[in-house]
Amino acid sequence: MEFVERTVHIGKISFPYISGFFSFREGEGTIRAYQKLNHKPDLLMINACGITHPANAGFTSHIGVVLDKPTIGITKRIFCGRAKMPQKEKEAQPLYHEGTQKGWLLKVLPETKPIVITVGHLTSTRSCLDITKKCLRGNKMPEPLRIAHRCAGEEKKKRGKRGGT
DNA sequence: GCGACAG
DNA sequence: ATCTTGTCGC
Repeated sequence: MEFVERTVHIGKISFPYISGFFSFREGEGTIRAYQKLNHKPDLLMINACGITHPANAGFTSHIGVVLDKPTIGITKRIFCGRAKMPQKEKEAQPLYHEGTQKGWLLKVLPETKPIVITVGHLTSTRSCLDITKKCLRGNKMPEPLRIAHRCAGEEKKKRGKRGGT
């Protein structure tokens, strides 16, 4: 895995942040940034939940359907579902929602809270965990999200106080 | 009724 | 997300 390309979309937000309705706020900007890519990825890793959602389709699932691409959702805390708390480093516990497993809680680092891995679109619980593990590079968050988050921060700094990430 | 609530 | 003191590891 190596960095290939990054694109940025700057625009006015047209919908407030409402838990459960993330797509309305972040959808357009995400799609536009995606459209600017010269090299389309095989899979998208997104900082939002997938099927562990009240409607069984969070932002990560939504983007996957719109772009017809596999997606994996990574969040810092559980939105929907329940799981045992993994204790040991690299330990993963299944995340259940409405009776079935829809993701994982992965203890990436020994002294930080586990990350939440949620199935997005065209991926399985198994592939979500495998792929996420392969994207770890010694930090809590998988490398694609770390880079994207840092990129957003730099862009924001460059342009002054505006928008969210 | 109260608290919690992806980013 | 944003704000923010002190602490810890590389």
